[in-house]
Amino acid sequence: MSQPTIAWLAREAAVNIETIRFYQRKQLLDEPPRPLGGVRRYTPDDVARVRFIKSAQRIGFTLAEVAVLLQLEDGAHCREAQAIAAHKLVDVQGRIDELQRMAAALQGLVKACGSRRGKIKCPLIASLQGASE
Amino acid sequence: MSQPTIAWLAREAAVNIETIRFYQRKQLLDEPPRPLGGVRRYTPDDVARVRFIKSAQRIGFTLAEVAVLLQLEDGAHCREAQAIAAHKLVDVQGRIDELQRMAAALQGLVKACGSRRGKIKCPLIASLQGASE
DNA sequence: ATAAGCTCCGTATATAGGTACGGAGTCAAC
DNA sequence: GTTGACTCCGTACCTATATACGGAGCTTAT
Repeated sequence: MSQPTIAWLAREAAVNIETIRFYQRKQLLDEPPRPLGGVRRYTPDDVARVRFIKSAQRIGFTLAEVAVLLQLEDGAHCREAQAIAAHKLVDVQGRIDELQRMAAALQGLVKACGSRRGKIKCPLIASLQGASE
Repeated sequence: MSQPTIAWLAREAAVNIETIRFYQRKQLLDEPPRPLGGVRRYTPDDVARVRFIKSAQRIGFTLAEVAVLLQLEDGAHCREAQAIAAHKLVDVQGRIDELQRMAAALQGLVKACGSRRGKIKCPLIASLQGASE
């Protein structure tokens, strides 16, 4: 594992070192204790956590939303956890719906392009219509 | 339709007026011609377009990516259109996968919470693991 | 034809999410 | 035990995505 320092964590999670420190300031990531005038050491769990943050961002969650998700990961009281999870579930399912409609539209375009030439339009906008009403 | 001015468009699409002007500067939205010292008029298509931009952002696309999607909507030559669409399709399917795994994890949590008390953890991080490798 | 309330447009400011920098302290290999 | 690379930390800076402001020009109801 070649010295699990901050540089190692950044490399493993494929982010900038400064990003790690930024997430620590934002409380998305713990700062491991600093052994008496020494240097902080990280674990594979930290790697997974940073990767999770990045993945969650890619699918449209803000860092504030990621913080909520991480609360669930870290363990919360059942009452609140269930409420948060149920709420997020609706949200996530809404996103899946929109993406699926977009995928269908893109598929239609790819197919149509195979049997046509010249210019072509893709009804992408229509694919998401009504989604947020 | 009560005077389709910029304020109307903003209201219909549920964004700030300045956001409309911002999208115009970014070329995501056309500026309708200004009839000789008059005021620009918009259409329901503009409303749909702005709503689409907002939806696409919510599911994780940046404005630069949205610009590419809008190119497809606006019509492009088949060769490029197909390439872009095929590429975006892979991307979109990846996002759907991640969201589906997250949904499954959240569902698990909601269920577990129904039959337990005290603190509980949700393996959310694990749900997305391996997604980006 | 005038006042109230728009639009237009250039510029300034705000917020989220990073990224860079620099000096002081730490580690490890020689 | 010194040197070169790295950590720590505070602060400054950067890009993307808006949002606000203000003066000049339209529009509309009176």
